[in-house]
Amino acid sequence: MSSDLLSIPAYEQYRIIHDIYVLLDDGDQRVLNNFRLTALQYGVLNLLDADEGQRLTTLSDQLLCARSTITRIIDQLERDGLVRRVGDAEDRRAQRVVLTPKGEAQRTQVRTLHEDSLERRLSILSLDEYQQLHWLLTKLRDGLRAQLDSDCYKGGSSRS
Amino acid sequence: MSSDLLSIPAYEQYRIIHDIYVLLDDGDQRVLNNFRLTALQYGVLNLLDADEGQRLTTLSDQLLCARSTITRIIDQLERDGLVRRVGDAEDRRAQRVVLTPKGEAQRTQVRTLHEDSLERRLSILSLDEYQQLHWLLTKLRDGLRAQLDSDCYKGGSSRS
DNA sequence: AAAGATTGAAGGGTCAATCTTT
DNA sequence: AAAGATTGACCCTTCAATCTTT
Repeated sequence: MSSDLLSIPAYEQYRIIHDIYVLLDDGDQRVLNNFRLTALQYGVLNLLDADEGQRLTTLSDQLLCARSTITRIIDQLERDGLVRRVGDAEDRRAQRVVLTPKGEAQRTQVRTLHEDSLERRLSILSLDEYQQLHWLLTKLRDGLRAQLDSDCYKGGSSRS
Repeated sequence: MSSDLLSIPAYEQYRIIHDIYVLLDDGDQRVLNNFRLTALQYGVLNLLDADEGQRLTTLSDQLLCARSTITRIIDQLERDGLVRRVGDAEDRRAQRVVLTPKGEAQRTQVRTLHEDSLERRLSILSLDEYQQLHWLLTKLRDGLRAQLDSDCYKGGSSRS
């Protein structure tokens, strides 16, 4: 598929995905600003649970950010009473993070507004197109994830 | 398309797009790190030209970032000898930014590596799927852009 | 030695205020 | 008054170094 005359340049494809992300992100920020939440803080809240705790390492892996970033985000969320650190009984190095009742309520409220906003924004596409897009994107995502550790880039990784 | 049983929740759709962006962005950073460039700096270089200058305002509009951010990015790029500020003859408030020969060479080199990297990463999809995706994403992007000024969000805009 | 987590220093980006020109 | 651009203060994120536990 690379050098076909009919093919779209990879750069243009990338540019579109990038534009969409920037546009969606801009809309997200408008929603999240009302709760004084950053995208990452919201991302953390969404991965958490009231019952089973998540390790900080797991969170940073899923959100592709540095370990120290998660530490500081949990610091803030804990200060705001939204989450709680619980020492892991089996491994005393690890901390498990759980949602407090307040955190759970907050997340539900934010998620509702966020989903409403998305529903409106994504209604650009028809149901058919929407489902097609979903299928294509899922395949792309899974493929990209599989590439993650294949080191197919120039130079080394930037993650700790 | 909203409350169909067959429909995919908007949040899940968003989550996938978000994941893809994070994955692509992570790959980009690995490429750009070799040149000590951030995504925004690269974005600016890509919008510039050796002949016709761009206003800083135009750049910040296209990249959806704050005016002051562009000012500082141009400061850095100018310090590195990649771009040059040229006072606008017709409007003495404005500055026009152009690529220096060094900047043009640098951009060509980065863009080549970036495109190669993208080519490899996006080869997950077949040509057919790739073209379909392109069509869907273009429609989505154009729609999102059209929404930009419709203020269909709770609360005010975050952009200056 | 390796993994989970945390801290200090530094860079990137934004907001609000300011200056100049229109 | 409004638009283009810049500066200072502040927040978010990352890197490198460190501590504890495995």
